[in-house]
Amino acid sequence: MAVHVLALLAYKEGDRVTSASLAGSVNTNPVIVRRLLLALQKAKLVDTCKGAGAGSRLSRAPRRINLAEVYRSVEAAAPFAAPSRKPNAACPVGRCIKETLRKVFASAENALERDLGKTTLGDVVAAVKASGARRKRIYWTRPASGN
Amino acid sequence: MAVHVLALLAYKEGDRVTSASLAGSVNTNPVIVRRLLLALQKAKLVDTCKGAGAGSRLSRAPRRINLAEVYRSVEAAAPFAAPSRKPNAACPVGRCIKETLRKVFASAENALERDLGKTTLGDVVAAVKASGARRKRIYWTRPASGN
DNA sequence: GACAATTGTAATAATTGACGTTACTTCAAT
DNA sequence: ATTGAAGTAACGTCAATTATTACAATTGTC
Repeated sequence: MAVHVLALLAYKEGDRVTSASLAGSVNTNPVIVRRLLLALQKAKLVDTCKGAGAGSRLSRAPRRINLAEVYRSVEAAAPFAAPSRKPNAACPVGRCIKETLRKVFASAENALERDLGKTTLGDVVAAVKASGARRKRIYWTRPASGN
Repeated sequence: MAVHVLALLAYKEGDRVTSASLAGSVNTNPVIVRRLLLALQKAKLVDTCKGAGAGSRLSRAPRRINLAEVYRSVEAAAPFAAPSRKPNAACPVGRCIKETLRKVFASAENALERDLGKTTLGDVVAAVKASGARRKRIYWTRPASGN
């Protein structure tokens, strides 16, 4: 969902967008969006103003925001690890497997983020715009003016 | 948890182990383990027998099983994607962002699996054994029968 | 300054998915 | 036939996410 919201913000280049408007697009509740925006603010990805006529916008150009940053800003805890279940202490495997796996998972998550880092928000928006253009051309034979 | 169970099976090289025994080590319920074993059976990672004196064992040598296979066998759905929330169809971004992100996430998951694939169950068991030996050399003068 | 728009935040459901429990059936070795 | 164990269904529990409502705090506009 984070990427969706950020893509919307990138779409309206620089304009401030309200949480209610974003929520409408994502089809969810404004409060959910606001909570998400709090995380994105902490990561310095968006810039939000309070008060009348307020809203949020990206704090950097879309090309300067990659998806690894987005992932990190939103994903609080590690996706793996933490089986939550403490294993039987009398089992030799259970005792040390968690530590063993921690390293493996850390490496895997690193690989994941390295790959996500290769895509920027700009790439995502470009793909979306291209897809939208393709689709519009079919129905709207007349080249639309800028919308 | 899947890795834990498989590591246990690797630990008892080739011996069949009952779900109750595995459950004791993982500190959970036998049924949970059996459900997990069903997934591992489908992935041809374990070989389970029914009836008296039955149980499960690895169907391959630990060195021939890598964690990417384990991940795939257990992780039914993609970890990302599926925002479960269908976006507002009237929003140009919402309409095509899912397809756009699908590719990005597929690539990321691929990177993840490539990294997991570099570690085998054999590696995990070796690490566990090394750690156990370090820690327990005092108490384990003789390899005990039970666990 | 009053007003209206909008975020921040808390309190509290509702939903979902993983895990757990019980119980019963089916299977295979002895 | 008996027995130990997996397969499986039905249901309960619990934690995390998502949703909803409500209200205070903030800021631009008149």
